Amino acid sequence: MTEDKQSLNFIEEIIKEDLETGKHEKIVTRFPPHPNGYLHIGHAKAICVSFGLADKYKGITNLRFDDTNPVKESVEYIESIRKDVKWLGFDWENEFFASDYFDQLYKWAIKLIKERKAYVDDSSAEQIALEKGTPTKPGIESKFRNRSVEENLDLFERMKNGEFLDGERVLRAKIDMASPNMHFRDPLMYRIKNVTHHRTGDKWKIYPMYDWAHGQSDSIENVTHSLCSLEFEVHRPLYNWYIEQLNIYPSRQIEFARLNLNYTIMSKRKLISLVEEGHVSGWDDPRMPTISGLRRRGYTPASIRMFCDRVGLAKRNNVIDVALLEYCVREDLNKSAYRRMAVLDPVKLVITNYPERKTELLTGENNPENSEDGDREIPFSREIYVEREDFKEEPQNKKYFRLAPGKNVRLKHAYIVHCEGFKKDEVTGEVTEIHCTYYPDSKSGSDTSGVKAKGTLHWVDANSNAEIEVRQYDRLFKTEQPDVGEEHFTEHLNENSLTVIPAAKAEIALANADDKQGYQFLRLGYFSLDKDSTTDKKVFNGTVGLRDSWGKKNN
RNA sequence: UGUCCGGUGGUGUAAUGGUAACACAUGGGUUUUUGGUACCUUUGUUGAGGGUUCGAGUCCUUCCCGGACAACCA
Repeated sequence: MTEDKQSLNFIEEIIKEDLETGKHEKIVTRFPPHPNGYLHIGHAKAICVSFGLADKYKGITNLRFDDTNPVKESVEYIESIRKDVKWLGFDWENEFFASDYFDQLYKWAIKLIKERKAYVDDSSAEQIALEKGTPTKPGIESKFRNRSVEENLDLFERMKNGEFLDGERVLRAKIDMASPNMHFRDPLMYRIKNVTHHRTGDKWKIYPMYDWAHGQSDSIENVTHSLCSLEFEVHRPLYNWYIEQLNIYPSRQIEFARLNLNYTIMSKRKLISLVEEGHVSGWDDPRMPTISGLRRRGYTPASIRMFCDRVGLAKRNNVIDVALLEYCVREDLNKSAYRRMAVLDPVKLVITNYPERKTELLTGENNPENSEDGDREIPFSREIYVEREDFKEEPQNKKYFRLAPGKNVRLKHAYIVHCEGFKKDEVTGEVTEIHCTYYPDSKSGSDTSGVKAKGTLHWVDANSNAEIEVRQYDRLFKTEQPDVGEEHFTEHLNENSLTVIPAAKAEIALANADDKQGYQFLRLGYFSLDKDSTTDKKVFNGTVGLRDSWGKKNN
């Protein structure tokens, strides 16, 4: 009974049909990053789409670096891209570079020149822009448009050989200056850049433009479905035009809506400026929407893949609620994170009827969702720390279950305590110590006391613990769409996006925390070990808080 | 006053001429030694008009709204 036909998205429909009709035996997709920045969550969607579809339909995916503009590219970016794609859990069939095809592209350009479909233009960038017209006004033809084939060939070769300065000449396709599609108004194919390329060195002084390189690269690789974002929709006729003129393998470009997330930005240019202007500590700042930032924040590959799967695939512009991303990481981490206790804002609690010099080792499971993860030991003694927030002198709310004079609470994995009183600093009004008695027969797992406690608190032993630094993050921007509107996007930055807690108390087991393991600090949220940790002091990044159905209603 | 692409709850995505559904978010509840998890549950949706049809979110048409396109970027 596999009657449940799961609905396919529009690209899956196309692929399915192409496979069924025999148009393709096997699909080939590609992920073509421009190595001029770090990958972000928007790229993650593109990666999941191209790699994911190839996986689903038993095809292959190439990783192709679109390195046609050496001015903006760097090896650092190439390496980060490889790392991020792998980390997300994908593997490419081939690794290519657009620069692998520079020779072929050059030959094809000569072919077009000979067929009078391309020409060298000596006009300045300004002149060309001027003659291009506007979307509503046709352009006019360049005075260099009708040079002889011989002159074009000669000039083009000399362009290649470096006889001219940057910007002095370009090669253009000869199409239609009056076309309603701006990209048909004699698009540039090559421009001169006297710079060293990270892979081809000084071999080339001319570099192909995106439109002239991309479709041909797809075609050379026999890419069947070239999936890209909506903004390239207007490029598709040109993509097809080049392929038709060259009479080469007809790759098909299909566009889908890119991912947008609220409370953040996705523009590479703007992300670069956040890094360069020091608004964040780097590309991998845990507040960044970059893959490396999310990784450092404690997001798992599975959670990001789940997210990309759930946002869907369509052609309409969208803004995804970041709450969905947070949901996905909680969903994943809940199953795998080790539970630990840490107190971020400690206040001392003294159990007055507990023996002074005694320490017990209690047992707590690493993960209640998976008993195979085993247990860890937790020291417990007369003095412990609890969260300042978990004590109230005079609770107002009838449903308050935590510590207050006269109330019982369960200490997780330990005993039920009864609050007898507290000390406070008369000057500041700050509670300095909470006094409790415990019920000796209420020990976790063997409770025979019959005492009831509605609330359960996390705590840390005062004698034996690890001091840790905790970095808590909030959204980087205060507004849902920081790059929409009049103001500069940096004006929407949330100045409270980072809170450092230099000396939190953690249970001793966290002294041996592992950066490959996610942690849940009980009742607080998920945390992961940061690379800034030293052997003396561990640093933890707050990945995401626990869902909190109490805090929201009660401020 | 151009061309192209879109418009379904708050946010996304489905419904492929036949009862508008799913997830997140939101509100309520059950269970609980995490106010977590799990489970149950509430609210709320086809941009507007006209047409075709027994029947329209879906097809046709007019309009409205949103986005993309005028880098020697990709």
